[in-house]
Amino acid sequence: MYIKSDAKQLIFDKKNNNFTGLIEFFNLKTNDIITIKKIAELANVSPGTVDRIIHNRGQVAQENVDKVNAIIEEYGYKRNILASNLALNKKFHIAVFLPKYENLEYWKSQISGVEKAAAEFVKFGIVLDYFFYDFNTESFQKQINKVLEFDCDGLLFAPIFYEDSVRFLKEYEKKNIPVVMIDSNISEENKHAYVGQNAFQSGYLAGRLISFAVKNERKVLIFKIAREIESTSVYLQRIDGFYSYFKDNNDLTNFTFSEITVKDSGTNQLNLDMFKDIHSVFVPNSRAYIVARFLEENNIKGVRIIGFDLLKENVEYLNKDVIDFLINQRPEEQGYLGINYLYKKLVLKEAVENTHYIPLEIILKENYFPAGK
Amino acid sequence: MYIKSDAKQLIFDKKNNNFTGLIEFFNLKTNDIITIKKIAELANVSPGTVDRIIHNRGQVAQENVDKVNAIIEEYGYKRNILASNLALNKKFHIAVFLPKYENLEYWKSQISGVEKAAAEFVKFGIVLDYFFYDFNTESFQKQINKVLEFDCDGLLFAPIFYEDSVRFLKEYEKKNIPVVMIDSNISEENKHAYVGQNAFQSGYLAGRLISFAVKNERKVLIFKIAREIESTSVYLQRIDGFYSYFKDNNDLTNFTFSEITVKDSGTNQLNLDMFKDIHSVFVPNSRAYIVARFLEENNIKGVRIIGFDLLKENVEYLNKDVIDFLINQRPEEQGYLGINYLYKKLVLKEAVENTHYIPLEIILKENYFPAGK
DNA sequence: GCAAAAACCGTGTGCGTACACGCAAAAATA
DNA sequence: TATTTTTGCGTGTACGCACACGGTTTTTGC
Repeated sequence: MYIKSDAKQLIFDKKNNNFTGLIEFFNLKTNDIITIKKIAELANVSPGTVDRIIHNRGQVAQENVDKVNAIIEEYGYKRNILASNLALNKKFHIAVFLPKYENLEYWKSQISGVEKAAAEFVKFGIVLDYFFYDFNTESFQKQINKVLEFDCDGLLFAPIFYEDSVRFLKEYEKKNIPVVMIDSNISEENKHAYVGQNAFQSGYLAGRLISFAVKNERKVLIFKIAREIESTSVYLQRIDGFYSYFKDNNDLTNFTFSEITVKDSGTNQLNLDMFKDIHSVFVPNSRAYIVARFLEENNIKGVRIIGFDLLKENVEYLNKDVIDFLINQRPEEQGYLGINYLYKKLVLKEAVENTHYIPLEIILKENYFPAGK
Repeated sequence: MYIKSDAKQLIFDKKNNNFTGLIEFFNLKTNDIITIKKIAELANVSPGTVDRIIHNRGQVAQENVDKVNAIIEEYGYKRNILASNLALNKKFHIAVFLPKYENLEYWKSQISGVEKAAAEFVKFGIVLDYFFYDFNTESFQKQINKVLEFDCDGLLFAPIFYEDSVRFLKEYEKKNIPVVMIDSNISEENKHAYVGQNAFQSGYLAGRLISFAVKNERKVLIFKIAREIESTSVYLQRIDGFYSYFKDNNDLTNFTFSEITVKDSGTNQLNLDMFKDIHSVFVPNSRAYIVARFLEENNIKGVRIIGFDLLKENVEYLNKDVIDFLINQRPEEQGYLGINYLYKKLVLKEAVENTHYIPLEIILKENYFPAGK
């Protein structure tokens, strides 16, 4: 692409949908946009016929089909989204299948991103239908059936419970409706869309940050604070990635690792022995604040903590210098982009990249800015 | 906001443009969307009158104005963007006033974000008109006049040269056309829109990262590699923020600071004396790779380097562990969001937040992913 | 009190697409 | 050949909005 200055315009290539060259701007003033009506003229058929061809609605002679398609190809016809949707006058229903978010800050953010997108796209006919499930498999399974029954044009889905989700997805595929997953990805060979982080890599990064932060103090604790069932693969992939970092850097023997698992119910499950000689703690989910709180309450200092997600409590300890790093998953962006994907797919009928990895954002006290950033 | 599960919908509050509650989904099927025609009926006037009132085109009795406005308020009328733009059939011209980007990776990314947005919004009538300037004030001033003469609906602008930019902006304000600045912000009291980082804070963060990375090795070099004229305030703000970090943490005396300024023309301006006893180097612009290259060529190891921007050369040394941290400004996102702002303003006629700070993204080898991330 | 000017307002058409409807010609059946 | 069925295709209208045009009413000046 070559560039000259002054009031010029990059040429927009209608066929390939991008910019290729540069022309004087007034050349574009001439409205050379090709419409159905013009195609009809060129092909000596009526607009109705062109319409039928475009929508594969049949009832048109092959001769005309070929003629019109040739013209469409040649002139690079793109249907006018505005007029199209105006005429369609149709609502696109998206089923949103997520954990019930009361008291779950992370999922609250996801929803708020979803709603932001919804508010932005109502004008294009996007309508959301929510299906929430509690954090247990019974609730999840119950909702699965409702989602399967529900008639819609797209699905946004957080596959928290692995096995059930895989089964559900297999069943849902029969519908042949676009599906986006957020938070964690269980799609085989990229069959469905995904918006979220690369969990393995986020653990890997955590490993790097730990090894960076501690110099000659090399006792690392991996602290797993889980709910009843935390079968999410995210969790395991992060730990996997974490170890992999040290393996790749031939540091597995220079560091000492230990793992502890407790149930998520306050700090009363923790005790001082757990942290004896420990120099740094890796919490592979969003509950780093529990460790932080315990260490603070017991006045233990100098332990590096690294965790995930900008929950209020996590941020509190980040600001107090108790937690050193948080890796942000940008839940709001995930929710937004999930809906945005379906909008592009359904309304704009555009081709969209299937996988969108959210950057691994490292947050320290110094680059944490609430809300507006 | 309360939530129940199953096929429900969050209620969309048309007046305030967000979600407030939850209703059964089929309730929404009833098309209760208020249109100009319906308003006309309710007010006992013709659609034309309503139209005139909405567009403040005058020629309508005050009585009717009030009546119609009341109805608009009551029913929360929102004009249909699709129909509106379809009928308008207008092109929105945006002047894009940026440095010539040949051989400037950072600005190339900015443009590519701009073009991505342009490709996305052509269908809504967005058209870009480029004005490029070379990296000297003469070229800039020459282009200023062309931009001032040029008739358009919005301006995207990178104010590289501070004084000239301030003057230009003052002049441009007379046009009363929305302006977005990217990269650096010279807008007084938030008068114009801005997309970019908080430069001060990015320097502050760099300070933290340095103090984090070096333990008892506390000689810090601030390495300024500048072009002929590098009067950008960004540059100075970063250095300011950098020192501020140490000041705020009472570390100004624990660390030793030195500053060196060289012209940007390869490593031949550097010499070994510059790095004597130095433990870490802060490069407050995108040319950290010059320091990295010099240190590598001279086989000097163990010096921490922190810089800005994911230029190919920077990334190369990041991957070689010569550069430790890069703070990413996400130029592509800046360009995209700049145009996106004007799209929302011009096409959607929405109220948009004036300042959008790009997050201070810390990039290590382990969380650098080219392109798709 | 009348003409001219000004203020007010409704109608109609177009934007580009989608689709129902129905007519005509061709093909199939009697 | 007459009749039905199928296939092909054109017409017309709607989607919601913008705006030109021209008509009607009110105001102003003399």
